[in-house]
Amino acid sequence: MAIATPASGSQSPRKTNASPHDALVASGTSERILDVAERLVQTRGFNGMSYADIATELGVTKASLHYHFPSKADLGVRLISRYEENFLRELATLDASRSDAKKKLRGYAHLYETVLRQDRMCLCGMLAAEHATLPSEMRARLSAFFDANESWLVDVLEAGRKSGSLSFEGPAIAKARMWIGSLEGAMLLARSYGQVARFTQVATQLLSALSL
Amino acid sequence: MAIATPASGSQSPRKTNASPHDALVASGTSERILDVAERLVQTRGFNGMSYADIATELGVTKASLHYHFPSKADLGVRLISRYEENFLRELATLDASRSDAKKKLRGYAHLYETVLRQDRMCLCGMLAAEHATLPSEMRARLSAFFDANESWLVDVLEAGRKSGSLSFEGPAIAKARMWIGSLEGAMLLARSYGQVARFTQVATQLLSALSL
DNA sequence: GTCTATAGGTGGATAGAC
DNA sequence: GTCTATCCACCTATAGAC
Repeated sequence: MAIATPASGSQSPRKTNASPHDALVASGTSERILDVAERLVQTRGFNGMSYADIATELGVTKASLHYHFPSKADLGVRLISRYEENFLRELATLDASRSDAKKKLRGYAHLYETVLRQDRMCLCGMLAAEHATLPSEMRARLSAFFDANESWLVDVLEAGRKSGSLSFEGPAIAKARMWIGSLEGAMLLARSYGQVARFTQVATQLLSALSL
Repeated sequence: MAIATPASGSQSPRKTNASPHDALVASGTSERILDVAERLVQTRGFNGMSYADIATELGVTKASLHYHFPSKADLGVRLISRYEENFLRELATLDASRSDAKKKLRGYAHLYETVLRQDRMCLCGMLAAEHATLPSEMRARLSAFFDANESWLVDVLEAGRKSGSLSFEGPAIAKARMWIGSLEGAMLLARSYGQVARFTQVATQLLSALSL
């Protein structure tokens, strides 16, 4: 349910992910670093967060962090990749539920809401704001994340319109972009007010705009 | 038309604004500093921009900047205040035009678009992302900006509904928040893709949702 | 009002011991 | 893998000459 939350997804030692210099040993430490870094970026931004912040929270030294993520750009790229993986996994779960389109969209908005309830901004929404200052490798990953969101939404919207469970005019991609932009923006504002309701109000309106 | 653009509003020497330590002499330098700082914050964020950046662009020293704005928080607060003043001035102009509600809303969206076309994010949208790292004086000003936007939109929306030129269900304040959130978010995404069309598509959809 | 000079802190990053 | 120690660039900010 939650997205890349320390308490949720993926921390116990596994051999699935390549981490320290692409060796096949994922120490678990890398994941803990990513967990903390992720939260810090979501709340303070990539520029508003430092190796020192992460190190202090984890009780290790900065040098240790550099062992796992030599440069901050490396860390940033892995943050986005992991976030996208987790997000796409959630979307796949929604697909597997075989709900109707409207329910899937509700679920989609709920993913954002879960992040917001942790007083966090969407990782990629935050990074989009800092876009101009990011290493180019991060920028590329960022677009990939939004492209993936867009294409998932397009599929759901078109299927919903075809089946008659959704009603809207114009190309699905326009609606998809409207959804992403509006949810990200609503999240941004809701968080700066500390009022989740400001987000849910927008999500509700987006949904009801697709009803007959 | 443009919002707080160096080329537009307000730079020639005047006695209206208090600037250096609230003396009654506005050197013009303060405004030039604000012009550069504003653009840098809009493109790189408050944390992504420094006194050194501004100084270099203006060909002065950092010490000179500190004379006009002793601390970065001072600079930030004045940036928001000026931005809000200029923005509200544009809204007043829209009001004075005595257009119908729909035209006013179109004008409202156009204000955002003008900023976006300069490859900038809305100053306050950018700062909203950095909210958690901002000095508290800046946070307060930030809310004031969005509150003012909200109340202007509420007035326009209610007048439009009463006159029959707009059609929507539910409280005007919900629609107002939807507008702000969606425009800010669409701007955020459009800018990170460098595609203004991503913004105008959303603005168009927001408008047509208010038609019969 | 603007400069030089500098203080004091923190940023990311590396070398080398353990 | 994690540590200590350190480098150097950059940050905000101030003192004091001009």
